[in-house]
Amino acid sequence: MSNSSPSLPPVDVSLTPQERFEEYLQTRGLRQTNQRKFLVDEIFSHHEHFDADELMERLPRKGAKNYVSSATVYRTLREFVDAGLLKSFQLEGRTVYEHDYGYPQHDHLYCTVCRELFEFQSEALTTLRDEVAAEQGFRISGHRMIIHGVCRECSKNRRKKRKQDLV
Amino acid sequence: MSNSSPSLPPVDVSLTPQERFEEYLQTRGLRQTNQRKFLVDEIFSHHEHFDADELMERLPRKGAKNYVSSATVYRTLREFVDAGLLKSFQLEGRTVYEHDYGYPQHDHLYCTVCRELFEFQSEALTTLRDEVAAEQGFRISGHRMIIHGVCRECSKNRRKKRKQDLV
DNA sequence: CTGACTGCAAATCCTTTGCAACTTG
DNA sequence: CAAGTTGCAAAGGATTTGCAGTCAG
Repeated sequence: MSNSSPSLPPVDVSLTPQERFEEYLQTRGLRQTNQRKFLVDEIFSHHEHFDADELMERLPRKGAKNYVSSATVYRTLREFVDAGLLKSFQLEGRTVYEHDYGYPQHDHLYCTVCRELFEFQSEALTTLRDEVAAEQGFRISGHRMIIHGVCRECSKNRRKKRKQDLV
Repeated sequence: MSNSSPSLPPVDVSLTPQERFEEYLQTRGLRQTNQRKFLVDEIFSHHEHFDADELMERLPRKGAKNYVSSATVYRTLREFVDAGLLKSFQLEGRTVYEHDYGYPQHDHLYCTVCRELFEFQSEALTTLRDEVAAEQGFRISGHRMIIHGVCRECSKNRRKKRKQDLV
């Protein structure tokens, strides 16, 4: 269900996410705290896409060591996006986050049955995007492409279910 | 600011949106009400992209003739999407709606300065999408592509502002 | 008539914010 | 120490829902 290893090959970066974030904090006169350190570690030890809620579910509960309040989780996720560590986008009302730092540009396929996000890379898509933008005099800052549908696995399962229903 | 005429040529359809929705209601044993009639008319008399709030702002106020409560507006927008009259997608946290029935498939450029949505059509994008999906064994139901950036107009204005700032 | 629909208000969901206490540099 | 941070609880915004009265078929 979850794919904790990256689908795409990593991009070479000179700093670890931790170091990179530290740099970001220092250049802005912000502080390195236990909560922030813990969250960088936690987030970069998994690779799945996640939303704030899913993240908090795997964090220590209130009272336990390393507990981080939800306000801080939300605040910190925004900092990670500012710092270029994470990217975020909206999907079905929730904000989904994914690794950006050290991870290549890509787009998504979204299975509306199992609700899993799959990644793909397409240089042709980027080229096409640039052409369209040029035509319209647009200065591009980025794009978001999501293909909706049903993944291979879910197509199989559905077929199975149908057969069973007939018995 | 608003473009009340379509950017793209309409697609031929045999029924008006009103008729099409009536058909939808009948096949499901649902009812034709004044609120629903009024909303179809209102929505298909303009062409801009809109969210629930923007729509309600141009509807009659409470107490006036043809007032529709916000609960009904939300309920009806969902029906329009079900009925294939409208499409919806998420942009910066809000749900944006646009005409679907009688309007060709297209994608968007979003200007992050003036927050306007521009449309474009690209057959190459659809082809590319189908190829990617085929590779991954995906059964496509649709896609959403948005290019973010700054539109021609806003680029101009910004340049002007910069010059003024220097005076 | 009967079930669908509407408006109202309350409830939800997700996220942000004000504030007092607590850290970090 | 001063300023940035945190947790808490309360506030927000957008959307949904329960319910009793209303209306269409």
